[in-house]
Amino acid sequence: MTKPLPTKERIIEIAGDIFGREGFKATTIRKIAEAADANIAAVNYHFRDKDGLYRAVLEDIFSRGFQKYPSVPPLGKTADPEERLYTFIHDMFHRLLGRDGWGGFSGKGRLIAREFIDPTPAFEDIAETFIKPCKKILADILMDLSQGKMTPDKIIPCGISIIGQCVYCAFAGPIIQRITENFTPAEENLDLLSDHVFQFSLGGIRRIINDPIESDSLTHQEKHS
Amino acid sequence: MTKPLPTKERIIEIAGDIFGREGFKATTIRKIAEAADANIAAVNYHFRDKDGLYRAVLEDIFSRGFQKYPSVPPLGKTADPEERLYTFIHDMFHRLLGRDGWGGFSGKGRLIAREFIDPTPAFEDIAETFIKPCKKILADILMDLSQGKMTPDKIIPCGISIIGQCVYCAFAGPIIQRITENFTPAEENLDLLSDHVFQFSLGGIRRIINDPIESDSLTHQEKHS
DNA sequence: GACTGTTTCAAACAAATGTTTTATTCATCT
DNA sequence: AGATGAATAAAACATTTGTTTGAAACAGTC
Repeated sequence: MTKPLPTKERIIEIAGDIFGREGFKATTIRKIAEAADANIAAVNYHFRDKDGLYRAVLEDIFSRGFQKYPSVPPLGKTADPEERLYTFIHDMFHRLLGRDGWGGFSGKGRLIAREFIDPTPAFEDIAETFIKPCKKILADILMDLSQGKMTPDKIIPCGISIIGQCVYCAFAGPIIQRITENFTPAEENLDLLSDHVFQFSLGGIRRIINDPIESDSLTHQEKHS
Repeated sequence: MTKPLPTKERIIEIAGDIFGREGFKATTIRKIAEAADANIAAVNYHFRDKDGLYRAVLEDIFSRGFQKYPSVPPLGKTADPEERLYTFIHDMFHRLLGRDGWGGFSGKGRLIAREFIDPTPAFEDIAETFIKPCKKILADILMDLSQGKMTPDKIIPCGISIIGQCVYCAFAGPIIQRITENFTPAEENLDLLSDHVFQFSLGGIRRIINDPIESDSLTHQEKHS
C-alpha cells in the first residue's frame, strides 16, 4: 500500500470518515492512527489534541464541500429566481449526498448531521463562515421569487421548509431506507430528488405567497384554535 | 428531595434526558446513577447492562410519545383528508418538540435524532412498531388527498418532503436558532409551525399532482439534463 | 560531516468507565 | 421471631483511551 499523501493530510482524510461513521466520542485516536498508517503520537503532534484534529477535519470538509457546490448558479443574482432556486437545491443535494460531496450518511455527511444536533465549539466558526452566507443566498432567492408578495416573516419558515427537505434526506438515510422500498436517497437519485424538492417547494411557496387563508376554503387557523 | 418514583423508573426517566443531551457513548452509568440518586450497580441490576438500559429508555419514550400524539385524528379515516394531514403534522410537531412530548433538542428529542442518523440495534423494533405504521398513515392520507391523481412513486417523495420539514425543525434546533433571529422552533411556535408546514405542503402536493411539467413554463428536467 | 529543526516511533501514565463481587438492608410471608 | 428473596450499597477489577515523554530517524543547511 502506498502513501500518496503526507501524514498530516492522510490523518485528516481518514479521520473525517471515522468521525463521521462513529461520532466524536466513539472515535479513538488509535483507530485513526491505525487506519491512516501513522503513529498515535502523530495526531497530537500535528493537531495538538483530539479536539484540534476534529476542528481541522470540520474546516476541511466544509471548505471543500462549498467550493465544489456553492449553491450559486454561474450567473449569480442576474439569473432567473427559479433557476437560482433549482441550483440551490441541486447543489445542496450534491454537496450533502454526492460521492464527490460529503457522501451522505455513509461518510462525512454524518459528521455534519451530528453537528446540527450537537454543535461543538468548533462549529461556531463554520456557522459564520459557511452556513450564514448560505442562508442569505436562499433568503435572497425567496425575496426575488416572491416579488415583494411575501412578508419577511414568511421567508424564514419557507427557507426552513426547503432546507428541511434536503437535510432530512441526507441525515435520515438509514431510516428512510429501512422504511421505504425502492427508494434510496443516494447518488443515482440525486437529480430526481432535486427535481422533486424543487417542484414541491415551488408549489409550497406559491401557496404561501397567495395567502392561503383567502385562497382556499380550508382555514386551519380557525378550525383549530 | 423526595423520590416519588421507584428506582427503576427514576433511572429510566433521568437516563432519557442524559442520553438525549450527551449521546449514548458520552453518557456514563455513574452520571445517571448520581442524577437519579441511585447506586451504580442499580443500573446493572435492573437492566443487565448499559445497552439494556438504553433499550428500555427508547421503548419508554416512543410508547409514551405515540400514545399522547398518535398522528391520527379522532374521526380516523372517515375525516376529511386535509383535516387528517393537518392532524398528522400537528401531532408530529407536538410529539417531537412539545413539552409534554419529547421536548425537542433540549431533551429526549435529541436521542431520537441520533437514532435517525445512527440507528442502534435497539431501534429496529421501534421502526417496526412505531415508525412504519406512522408512515402508512401518511401514505394513506396522501392517497386520499390526491384522489388517484398521484402515481404511487410520488407518494414517497411527498411523504419525505412533509416529514422532512417537521423533523428538520426538531433536529436542527440549535443551528436554526443560531442562524435566524426571532425564530425558535419551540413550544410557543408549534401551532404556527404546524400551520406553515401544512400550507406549504398542500401547495407542494397540489403542484406535484398537477404534473408541473405541463402546468408551468419551467421544466428543469429539460433545462438540466 | 556536523548541526538544527522537523517528523516519527514505542513505551508509559493517569484518568475514566462498564461491569462484577460481596455484604447489607428491606419487605413479605410463615 | 425467623426465613427467604429482592433491592441497595461500597469497593474492586479489567479495559480503554487521551496524552505525554524521550529517543530515534530524517531533511535541509552551513
